[in-house]
Amino acid sequence: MTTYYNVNPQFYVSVDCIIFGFDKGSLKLLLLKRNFEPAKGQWSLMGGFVQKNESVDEAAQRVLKELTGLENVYMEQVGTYGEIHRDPGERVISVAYSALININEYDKELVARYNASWTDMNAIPPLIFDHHDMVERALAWIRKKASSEPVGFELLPELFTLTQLQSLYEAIYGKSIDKRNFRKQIAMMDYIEKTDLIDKTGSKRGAALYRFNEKTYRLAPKFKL
Amino acid sequence: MTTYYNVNPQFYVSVDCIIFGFDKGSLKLLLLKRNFEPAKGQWSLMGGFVQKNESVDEAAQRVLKELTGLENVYMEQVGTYGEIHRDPGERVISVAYSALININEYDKELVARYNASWTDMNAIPPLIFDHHDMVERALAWIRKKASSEPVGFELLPELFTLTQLQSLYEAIYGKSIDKRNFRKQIAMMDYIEKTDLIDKTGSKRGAALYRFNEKTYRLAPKFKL
DNA sequence: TCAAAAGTGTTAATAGTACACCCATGA
DNA sequence: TCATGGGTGTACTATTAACACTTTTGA
Repeated sequence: MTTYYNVNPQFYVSVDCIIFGFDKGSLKLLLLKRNFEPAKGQWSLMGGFVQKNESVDEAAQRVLKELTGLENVYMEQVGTYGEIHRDPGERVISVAYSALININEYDKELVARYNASWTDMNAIPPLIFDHHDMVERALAWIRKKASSEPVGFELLPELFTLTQLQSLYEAIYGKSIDKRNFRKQIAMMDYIEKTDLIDKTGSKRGAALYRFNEKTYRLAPKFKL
Repeated sequence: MTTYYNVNPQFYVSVDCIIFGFDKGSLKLLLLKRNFEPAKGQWSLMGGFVQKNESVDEAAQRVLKELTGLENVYMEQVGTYGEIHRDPGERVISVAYSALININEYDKELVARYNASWTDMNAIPPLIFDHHDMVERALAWIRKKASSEPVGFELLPELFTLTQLQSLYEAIYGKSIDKRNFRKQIAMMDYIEKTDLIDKTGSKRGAALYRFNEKTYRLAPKFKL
């Protein structure tokens, strides 16, 4: 029987993850040097096919977990890629997601198994298909997003120094920021709380550790950096 | 034979269009009172299924043309909706697109055939499925977009008065704007060119008509309203 | 004792906001 | 002549940007 639906074609739908991390003053992406077919030996984003028992967003979370072991990660759609021949093997429509993770907290065994590694944002190798477009879009996305919403904290440990936070923003925007002006801004955000803990790893003197208080933020969600 | 691809399921993929227009001081959406199944008699966005011979973006342009007769319309993805049961009939993954059109230039016969009509943005009726979420997202999108890029002109005739332009921005932001401050901003944008034509339809005195010069804009693409 | 990162205020420039009256015209 | 929308400038406020030295401490 012909229905409203079945006169139409169906497609494979995949998700691809642009996984951001931050380490030693630079933004990094977790990329796969594919040790599996197709396109074995080439660089790509982590991806996977949407299955029948999951929503597209859930597929993205699952695929991210397959690679990193992490759950409940901050992820957001950055675009859907639907060119007919974007995947030369078969027609696949792919939804790209940005993910922000703390670079110190992921499953290194899984990552090794997939042959994945962290690549500096400023030295991305050639990627398969349209993955480079996805990365470009994700970069534009994170620059906009980080300026207007407090998502940067997803990339840092729960406790962080102001120097780390500033360094993160410098990496995202690709330019240096005045330390005093930056700290003045932060001081006005009462949801960025100073703890009485000191980080001694970054300097001899030690730097105060701060934390982002999400509950306080939600009471008056204003953010601008 | 089992391949990398065919162990995975396939899905219907659709596009849905949030079609913006501007008339008499308010933002409007072109919505369908469906005169076809499924969900006949209910309100929905204009949509359609992606076909094999077109990209997803092309499908959106085609579907928009089916309803309005317009081609090369400014459209942008606002999100992909992939919940399992979002369409109670069958599983359909839908990509939502915002479209900005000049409300004076569309094919009224086609629109009548689909039983579509312009609805004030502030009086959206209940919509099928997750179409209301799509509309919400499109509204958030247009507010952000219009503030940082000169997309508003897509909603106006090629020649427009400053009062019309201001009225458009007031509708988008849902608040009134000071006339002198607004015109001061516009005066600084040299790609908004005053013509020597006068519009006499809006007032007895007549108002100068302006046009947006895209080439000039591209030389120094700065915009903020 | 010195190298290295932490921490701290003031001033100038810029951008944004508030506000009220005259103008030209057709009815 | 008057009602209607078109057009214009200035003063105040808020935000942003520029800028340099002192502190602490482990090596």
